[in-house]
Amino acid sequence: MTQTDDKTPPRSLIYTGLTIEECEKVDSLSRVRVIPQGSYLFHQQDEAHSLYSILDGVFMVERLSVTGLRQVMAFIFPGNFTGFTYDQTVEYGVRALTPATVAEFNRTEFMALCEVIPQLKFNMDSITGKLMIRLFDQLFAMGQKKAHERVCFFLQNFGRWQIDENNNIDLLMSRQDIADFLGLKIETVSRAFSQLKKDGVINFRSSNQVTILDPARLKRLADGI
Amino acid sequence: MTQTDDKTPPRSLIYTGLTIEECEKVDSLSRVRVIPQGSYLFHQQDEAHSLYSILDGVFMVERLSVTGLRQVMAFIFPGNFTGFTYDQTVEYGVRALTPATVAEFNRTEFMALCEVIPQLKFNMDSITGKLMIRLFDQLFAMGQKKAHERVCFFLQNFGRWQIDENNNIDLLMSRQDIADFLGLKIETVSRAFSQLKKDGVINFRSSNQVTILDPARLKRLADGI
DNA sequence: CGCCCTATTGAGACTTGTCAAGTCGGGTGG
DNA sequence: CCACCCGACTTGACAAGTCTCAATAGGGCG
Repeated sequence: MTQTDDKTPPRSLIYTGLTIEECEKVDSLSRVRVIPQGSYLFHQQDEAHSLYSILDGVFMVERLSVTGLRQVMAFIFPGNFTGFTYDQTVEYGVRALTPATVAEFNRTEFMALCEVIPQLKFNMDSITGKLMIRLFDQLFAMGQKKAHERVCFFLQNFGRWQIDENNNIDLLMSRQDIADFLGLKIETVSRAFSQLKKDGVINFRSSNQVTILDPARLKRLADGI
Repeated sequence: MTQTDDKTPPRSLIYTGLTIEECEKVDSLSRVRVIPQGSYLFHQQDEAHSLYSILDGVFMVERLSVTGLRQVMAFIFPGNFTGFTYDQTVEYGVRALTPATVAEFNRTEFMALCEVIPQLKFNMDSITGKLMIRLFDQLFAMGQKKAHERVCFFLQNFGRWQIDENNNIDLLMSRQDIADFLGLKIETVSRAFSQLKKDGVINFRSSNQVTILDPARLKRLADGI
């Protein structure tokens, strides 16, 4: 069972270990917002006034350079939290890959509540920590792995959230998004997919629906073995 | 003026904004340790029982895979802090590039003190945040930049701490370390250095001492412009 | 059905990696 | 003090991987 299999949105990770009263305190600070598919929750360089808990939908974290290049930093899912920053402005943009809903918190208010409820602070740290490990893994993949291994790494990671009982994955993003996530060109991603299909590791039901035929082999490839 | 220019080791970032009494409380928890050049402060997979404030010396953060590949995640300097983790074991190793001294804290005690001194917690978050931004930049570099641009990116970043008034940088690490940091092969790094020298951007006083001849050009290259 | 957008495929260029030889410099021992 | 040795770095030639550019295929929608 993955989180996205549940009909009800998963309870955000920030609520872990909180009492009912504490959860209500947190809730009372939040305002639910609906985000249309394809639009931004916030842009890179926006004022950092809010934090967001993802209730439903999938988002993509991206970073742009002055030269117009884009690096996709992560894909994030319901239950996760975003908007962290250590500056006046956020260093990345977050965009909805699906229609989505989020709970929006005023940054200052939320921080203040963290002082009152240490467990809430702890949960935030834990989320940050997981994000960090993710970044480590991605950095490793980009530095050390070949194109087809990176593509497997992507499928492995994205699949962890998106996969159903038949090993089908809905790719919610474009090939360009995947390429920018992996530091590859769109054609290279496409070729890697084709090769993996030819090798019987995956199959396509449609251009955006992959079936993992050989999960063990996929994992080995993702790990560079 | 960079931190490493000072004769006295820079006061650790964790002390920012603390009262004298609070600083003393923090100090009372710490135990100074001397780390010989080349040895590890801790290894990947070690039990995460300590946190470290770097008093003197330069360290390298590395992550190994089961296949024996290595990704260098960062180079860290006096005033910085390491040992963060969100698990029972640390996900990375930290190795001294120079003879070094650190202040070691018991993780549990330090965390407890963070509860008592909110500013201390805030400082920790701020350090984590800066680390995160660094990781973002590095991820971007590895995903989007060419070999010679990455080498410039490295010089730009490492130089920020290491450079003296004559634009000389002491490379404290081997070419292999640089290569593993940038996701390149040692020969590629070497060729990039040679080309940058031929182009008059840098010069070598010795194999480990670079002079930045054209900082503006170096920056442009590092930014991929 | 035709259009448009995205994805795939192919051919060739370019970048980076691989392997091997050569150079440099520091340290050791004669 | 010099010769040698060793490791680290550099350079060269070639192979492999990835990118670029261009053409083709496929799916969704009017």
